[in-house]
Amino acid sequence: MAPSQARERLLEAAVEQALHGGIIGQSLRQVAAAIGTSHRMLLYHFGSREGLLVAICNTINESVAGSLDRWEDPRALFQHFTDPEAWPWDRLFIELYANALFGGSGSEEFFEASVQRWIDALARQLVEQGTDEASARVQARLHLAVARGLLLDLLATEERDEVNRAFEHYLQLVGQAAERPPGV
Amino acid sequence: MAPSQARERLLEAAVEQALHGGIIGQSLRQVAAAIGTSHRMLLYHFGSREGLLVAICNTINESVAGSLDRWEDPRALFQHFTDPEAWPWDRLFIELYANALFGGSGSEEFFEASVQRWIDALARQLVEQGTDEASARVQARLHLAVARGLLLDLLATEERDEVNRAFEHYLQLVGQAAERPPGV
DNA sequence: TCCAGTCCGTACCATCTGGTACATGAACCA
DNA sequence: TGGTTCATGTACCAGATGGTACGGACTGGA
Repeated sequence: MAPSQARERLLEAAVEQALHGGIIGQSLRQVAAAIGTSHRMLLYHFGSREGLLVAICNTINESVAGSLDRWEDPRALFQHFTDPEAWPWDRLFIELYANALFGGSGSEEFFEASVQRWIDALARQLVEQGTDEASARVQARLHLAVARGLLLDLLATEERDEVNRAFEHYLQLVGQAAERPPGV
Repeated sequence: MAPSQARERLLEAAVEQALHGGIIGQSLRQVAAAIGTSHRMLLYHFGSREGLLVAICNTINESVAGSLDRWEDPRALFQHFTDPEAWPWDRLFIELYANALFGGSGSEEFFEASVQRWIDALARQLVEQGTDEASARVQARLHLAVARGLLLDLLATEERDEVNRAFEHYLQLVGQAAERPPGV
C-alpha cells in the first residue's frame, strides 16, 4: 500500500479545504470541486467518504502531535495553538473531536492519539522535572484541560488577550504551588 | 407565535432523539421516524431543518444555564455535569459548539449563551466573594475552561475518577492561592 | 350552519448523495 | 512491441435529502 504521490497531494488539498468550512458538513463532491478534482478521484484514492475522514483525522492528529514535540515550554506551546494562523486547525480538531464523540470514523484511534497520548507526553515531562508519577498524570490532565478549554473559549470569542491572561493566571497558580508545596 | 403544545411535544422528543446519535448527522426524516412522526411535521412546526437546529440549541443552552443557577458550589456544579446521566447532554453540547464554530445556525447567539453568559455569571459569583472585578473575569474564564476541558477529556475517556482527581487538584491550587495571596 | 385556524397525512418535486461501471491514457517493464 | 499497473474522465445508478402542494380532520366561535 504505497502512499501514492497522487493520493498525498489530494489529501493535502482536502485537508486544506476542510480547514475552511469543516469537513462533516461537506459532501465528497463539494470537497472535490473546491480542490479541482472529481468526487470520483476521492473515492478512488480513499475508498469511501469514511476513508477520507480517517485520513484527515490522522493528518490532524499528526500535525497536533508534531507541535507537542517542537515546544517543551508550555507557554510557547500554548502560543502556538492560540495563534490565529492555527485557528482553522483548532476548529477542525474540535469538529473531528465532536464527531468522534458520536462514534464517528475511528473514534477510538482518534481519542487515543488526541487525549491519551497527550496526557502521557505531558506527564512524562513533569516526571522528568521531578514530579512523582501519580500526581504527574493528574497535573498533566489538568494542563491539557486548561489548554483545550481555553481553546474552546478562544475559538468562540476570539478574545485572544483575555484568554492569554487566563492562561497566565493558571501558570501563576501552578508556579505558586511549586514554590510552596501544599502543607496539610 | 404561540409556542403551540404540539410543537413543544415534538421539540422535546427531537431533543431526546438528538441526545442519542447527535443531530448534525441525522436527517429530518431520520429524526422524525425515530420520534414517531413525519419529516413533514418537523418542517411544519420548525419551518426548516435550520429552525429545528436553532430550537434544539436553545433548549440545550437553557438546560445548561438552568444548572448554573441551581448549584453555586463549584464542586456540586462539576459533579452535575460529569454525572453519566448528563453525558448525552454534554456530548450534544459539544457537537452544537463545534457546529457553531463553522458558522452553523445562530452561532453568535449560541456562543453568547454558552460562553459570555457563563463567564459573566461565574465572575459575578467571584465578585460577591470579594474578588476585584478585573481579576474575577480572568478567574471565571479559567474556571470555565477547566470545566469544559475536563468535560472533553471525560467524554472521550470516560475515566470519571481521574477527571475528578484533576478537578480536585485545580480546586486545591485555587484554594492555596486564596489562602496565600500572590506576593511579588 | 358556516367559517377560520390548527394540525397532520400523502404524494410529489428537483436536487444531491455516496458509490459503481466502463473506457482511456500515460508510464513502466518485458 | 505488448502487457500491466496507476490514474483519471464520463456517465450512470438507486436512494436519500429538504422542501412543497394539496387535501382532509378536528376544533372553537359566530
